[in-house]
Amino acid sequence: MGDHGRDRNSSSTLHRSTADSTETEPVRTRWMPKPEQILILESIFNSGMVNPPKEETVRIRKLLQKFGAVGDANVFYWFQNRRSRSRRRQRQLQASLMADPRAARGVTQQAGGGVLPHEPPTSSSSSSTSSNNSSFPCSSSASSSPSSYNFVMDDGSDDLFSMISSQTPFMCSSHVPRSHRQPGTITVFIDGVPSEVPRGPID
Amino acid sequence: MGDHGRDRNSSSTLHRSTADSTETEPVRTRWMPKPEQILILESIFNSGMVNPPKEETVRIRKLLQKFGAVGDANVFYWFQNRRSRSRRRQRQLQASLMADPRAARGVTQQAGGGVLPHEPPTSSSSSSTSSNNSSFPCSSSASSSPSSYNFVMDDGSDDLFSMISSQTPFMCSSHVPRSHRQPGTITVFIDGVPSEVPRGPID
DNA sequence: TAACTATGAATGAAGG
DNA sequence: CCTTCATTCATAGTTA
Repeated sequence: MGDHGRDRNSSSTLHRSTADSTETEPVRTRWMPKPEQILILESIFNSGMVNPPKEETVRIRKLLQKFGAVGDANVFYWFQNRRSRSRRRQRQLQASLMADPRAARGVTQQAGGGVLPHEPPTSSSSSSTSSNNSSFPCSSSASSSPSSYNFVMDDGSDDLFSMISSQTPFMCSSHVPRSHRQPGTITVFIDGVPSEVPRGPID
Repeated sequence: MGDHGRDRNSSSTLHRSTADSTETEPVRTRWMPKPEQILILESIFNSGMVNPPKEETVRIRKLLQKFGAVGDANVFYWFQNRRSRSRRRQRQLQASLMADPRAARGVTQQAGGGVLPHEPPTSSSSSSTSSNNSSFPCSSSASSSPSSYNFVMDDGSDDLFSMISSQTPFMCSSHVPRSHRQPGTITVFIDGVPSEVPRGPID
């Protein structure tokens, strides 16, 4: 990739360990989704759209872009990782419980993965055998159940967040960065829609 | 799919941590190509052979095998993924440029359109619709340059890492010095012995 | 300071 | 060829 973390005025959390002036390399800063972006992504994911098609990915990206630089690939990777990790956690948890119900904690995982703490309510609706096609009823001619994701936004439309609020009561605070789990979170309203954000810049 | 014999490669980089007591399972370790192998593969790919036929795949595999266990399927998959990714990157790159024409100054620009990894000069390959591939730009200068990379190793030897040590930052991008480029033949020097991978009469 | 965790990004392997 | 899953690498951020 090499360009998402475009540090223009994002400011949020862009502190290079060595803020040297000697820019010998591009220093690929990876995309750091902002709380609002994470909220949106989580909402979409928890809405059931765990594997958005390309079209939706672009739309989601455009939506997220209003809160910070982000690319299609970032969105794509986010969903990919989300799905993967959710499944893995589920599997690990099951394996742990099955292996030894007494010591269902502290699975001696080999290096690289680490132990998975807890499992967020992914609502594993795997069902089916094992080759679930995921991706829920892809839009298309859904004439009667717009309860899915119907965020209306255009290229320049500013009323985002029209989705999130019009559907789920905000999933279960899945896992937002620890920093944001503090009780001092502030809820800001964007276009009339509440969105939880951290206590602002750490001052 | 079953066109290529997917033989299960033995084990290349088996890193069994603590698995002695409970023999869990074979633990499918995926092939982890070594830098040298990647260099060879990249060289071949950049030489123009983006879709080697089975015969060549076998040859390449034998070549790579000098540096570690590898199967034909691995080579096959590698080329397939390589091609796919290259194409995707190219598409995204184009989309990005189209979406954000501002990207004419700094290399670190972009944020909207596409966001995908870097794309080495894949060049060539273009067109060919879908059946014809492996087309060489036979316009090679073909100047026998001094040894490009000399690997010091034998079938059972494990002391390698002599190549690339010259100056090439190897990997990260396709910076393979086009030296031994014979018209219609790819030559890779290993231990001073040139391994030619002629273009098989495919298509 | 180093070690660990969470997670973005990359890639091998398959499926279709 | 394209999409998707699984595993691995790399790194920002936190913790001891």
